[in-house]
Amino acid sequence: MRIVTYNVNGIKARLPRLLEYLAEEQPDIVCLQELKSSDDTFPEADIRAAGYGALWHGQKGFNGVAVLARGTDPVERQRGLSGEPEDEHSRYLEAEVDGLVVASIYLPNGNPQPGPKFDYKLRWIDRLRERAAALLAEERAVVLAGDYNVIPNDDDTFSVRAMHSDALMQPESRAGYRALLAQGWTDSLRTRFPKGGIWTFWDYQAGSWQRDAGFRIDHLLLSPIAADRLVNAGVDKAYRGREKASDHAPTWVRLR
DNA sequence: ATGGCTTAGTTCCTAAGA
Repeated sequence: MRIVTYNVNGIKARLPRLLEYLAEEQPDIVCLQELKSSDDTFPEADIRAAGYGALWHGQKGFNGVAVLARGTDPVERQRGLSGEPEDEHSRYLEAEVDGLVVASIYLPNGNPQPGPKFDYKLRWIDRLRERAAALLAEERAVVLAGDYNVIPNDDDTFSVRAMHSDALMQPESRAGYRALLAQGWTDSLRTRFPKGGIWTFWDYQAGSWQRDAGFRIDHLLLSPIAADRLVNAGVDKAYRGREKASDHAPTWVRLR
């Protein structure tokens, strides 16, 4: 089965691309981020017509995550992370599909840093790590899929120099991500491409796509039981080059 | 040192993204 994470950068603007992707690739599970849509404007009918059941956690204007499942309805397990009751950002949605636990994650960007947005990002990573530990304790097949807004290593970006002051690759951001992995999660793209040089995002600005100036921030983390089933992982890069594309490309893992 | 693009909402500008 193939599980995809795809930051669509606006589900309304991206609906034609998304439906195209579902029809052409027929992924089994798709975790979406940056819906930029409130709950009542999520295009449920179009997605159902494409053959997918859906759960979504929307928010007007920005954020918003969803889980799609081909031929079945994902069963909700949790929306949002505990630990900060006043936090109203829609950034976490966890579901069960065919015995697999999947979470769609949209980790805060954190720019500019230093500042309150960066502090929020670091606190959010800590809260995610708490939830991730509880999931590992269940000893099940789990996939944490999403836009982590963390460039894990220097070889995960086209330019360390261009990005050095960005929240995406600050030592604190990387330490939070590393601590998550250290719980026992497998970074599936890193396993498949240990030398780096694989991008999942290309900025709209400064001809980044044309120059292949990207970085890797969309990740699929596997619990040990899921990692035992890992067959392959990759990026559907061609979708970044289509008309009216998202600035992220669909990123996927195939499990037995 | 800055802006570049794109999307959405409070639209003919501003905020947010990364």
